[in-house]
Amino acid sequence: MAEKATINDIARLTGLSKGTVDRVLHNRGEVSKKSYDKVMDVIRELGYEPNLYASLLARGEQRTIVLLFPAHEKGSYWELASAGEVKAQSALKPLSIVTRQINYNQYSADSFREACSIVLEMHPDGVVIAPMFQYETQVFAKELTSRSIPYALVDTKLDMPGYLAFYGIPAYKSGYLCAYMLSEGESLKEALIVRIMRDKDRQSDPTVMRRAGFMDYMLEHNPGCTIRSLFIDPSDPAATDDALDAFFQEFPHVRHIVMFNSRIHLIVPYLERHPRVRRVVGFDNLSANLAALRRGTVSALIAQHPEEQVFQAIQTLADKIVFQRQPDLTDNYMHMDVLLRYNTEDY
Amino acid sequence: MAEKATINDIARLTGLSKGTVDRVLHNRGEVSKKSYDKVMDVIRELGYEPNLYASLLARGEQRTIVLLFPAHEKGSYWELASAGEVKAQSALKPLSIVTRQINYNQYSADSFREACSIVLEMHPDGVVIAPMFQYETQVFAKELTSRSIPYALVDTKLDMPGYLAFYGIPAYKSGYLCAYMLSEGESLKEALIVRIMRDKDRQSDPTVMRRAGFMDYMLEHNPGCTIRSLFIDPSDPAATDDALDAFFQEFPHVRHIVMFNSRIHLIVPYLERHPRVRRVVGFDNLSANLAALRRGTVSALIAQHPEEQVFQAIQTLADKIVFQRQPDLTDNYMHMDVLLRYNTEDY
DNA sequence: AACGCCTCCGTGCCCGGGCACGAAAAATTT
DNA sequence: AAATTTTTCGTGCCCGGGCACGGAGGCGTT
Repeated sequence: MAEKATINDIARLTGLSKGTVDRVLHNRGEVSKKSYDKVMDVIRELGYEPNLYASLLARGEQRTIVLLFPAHEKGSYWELASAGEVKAQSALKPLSIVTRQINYNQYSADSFREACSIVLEMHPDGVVIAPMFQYETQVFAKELTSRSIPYALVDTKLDMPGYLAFYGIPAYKSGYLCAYMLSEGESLKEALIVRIMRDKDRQSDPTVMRRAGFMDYMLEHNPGCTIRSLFIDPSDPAATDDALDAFFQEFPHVRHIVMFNSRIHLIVPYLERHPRVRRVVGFDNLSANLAALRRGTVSALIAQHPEEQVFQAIQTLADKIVFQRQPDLTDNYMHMDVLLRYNTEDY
Repeated sequence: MAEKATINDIARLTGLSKGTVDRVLHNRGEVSKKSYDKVMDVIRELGYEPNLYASLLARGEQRTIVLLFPAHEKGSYWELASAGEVKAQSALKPLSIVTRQINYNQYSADSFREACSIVLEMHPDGVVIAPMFQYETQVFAKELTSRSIPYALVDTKLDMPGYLAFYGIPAYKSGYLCAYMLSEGESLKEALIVRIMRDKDRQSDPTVMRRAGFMDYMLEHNPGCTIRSLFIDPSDPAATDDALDAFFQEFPHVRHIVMFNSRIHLIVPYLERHPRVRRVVGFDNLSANLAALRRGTVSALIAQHPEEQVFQAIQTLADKIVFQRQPDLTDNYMHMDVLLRYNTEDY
């Protein structure tokens, strides 16, 4: 009973033909206002939903969603994120949707611009952007909008009107939480923030917001704490070691370290050779980070499930592309997980 | 290019008609051996795969997945789990799959058996079981298998051959983690486990495994710690208060409390009236638990995302039912999240 | 009045496969 | 050899929607 309504039912009930109903359904124009309204009324009344199979069968073509990500090596944050693409691929195969990834150099706006034009040439049906450059991304987004290609943002939410959805964690709060984990149960006198040299150049960076959240927590709960910074070069382990050595020579009493990017693992070798700190808190479940967590060198990690973010973003786009479904929320702040020594294994 | 072969291509190449090809494809008989072989040869040669959309469209029926869950009230653990059903429902609507939930009394094997027969009468295409009774579930599972109805398990993994997939967290490890969070950074002399009276009767219970993991951690890291138990009645808040009162009269130095079920919130009112403990650790993100966490009464919660478990289980079944797709993994241990005061908001 | 041009709409075929029905071919029976 | 049964097969319509094409009707122009 209660058979699902079809396009023919609507045609019959409105006294129009299915061609017209179809035009209404796809906003393809060439329909008078009167007919349009009549069709819409009946659609609402019947709660009509198109039959996915019939639709897919009739259309038959393949849709493409392109991911615009920073280039990444093995074991990096963006590789984690790419796991979400794989997961989405298998879920979307039955919908004849394929995904492709285009990469850019996260330290070069030029390379980003170049990647953007490659994406456009592919005539994608949807784009997932992990943005790094505010201005360039805005330009690109405008271009996508003008071609009415929907796009979603992951990781960093730039000021950008017109995106279909954003998936990421609340950066400020994650910094706040980070400070709580670093200091909970003790009263800190000193703490160290380790930063990546090149990151200073970037125009946009969630680590900035994290730092702000961190600072605010400390101000509220450990106002007497002195917070120092140290810059390291990710491509030069020896120099990193030296820098840390020099730092601890000067400030031997520091026992608490944080990093707001995903690369806490860079300082792990040093810490394991010179065990002196009490708590080390970092971000993201890179395998190198997890290993350090299991060994106890790192006390806690805040994980943001990049693969989930990407998966969801792709799903949302697919929903939009295939079913013209608008997502309920545009800004989806996902949960931050706290990883401790004994809950890392199932990652 | 490399268009996918259709049933018509095969018909053409074999010189037979698509009716015959169809009979071969479905082993529906009424085909001579010669024709059968010819068709099979061409199928293999072309690597023919039927178009699922066309097939589903032509067949057109609705599939049903039934969830067999304990009955639950507002704000309970199984209500959280049911959120996964809602999520799955909207995702599966386009695949013409509906879900229905059948509930049983989690303290009565009889009611479980009854619920099982109701499920069977519904002629489901797949079943998700949240099992409580080892033996009865095995009987039911055997029945499902004999009718070749696939089923998935969530929450508790019983010893049960033939299930399509299991989704849950590793219970033993979660207890281990729980102990770590309760004691990390201090050396405990005493701790209290609060338990639910009726739970003693149940034949199977992840809380048993959790307790084991907890005990082992304590044995390894706090061997001198005395661990006491207290049973409370969930339906009688006044008695709970009294029990706690009596307990602390007798053991005034206990400062650490755990509960291995989802109902840590039951002791929160008492704790807030008599603030005396240092750390309180519980399970699951029930809203009452989260509220207590935010107020600081509860120190940490281990959350297992029941809604995700259920969602995934349903998805896996749907994949099997619609696309005959076998899942990669049968045992899916999901991540346990640690919830602290400052990462609860996005739940 | 004849013509052209829009706007709006209906018709009909297609997508790939499922399946009922009936006909042709082969095998048996008389 | 004719009649009957059984086996094997082809035809044609259906599922629900997408979409190209062309036609009807309204409007304005010459």
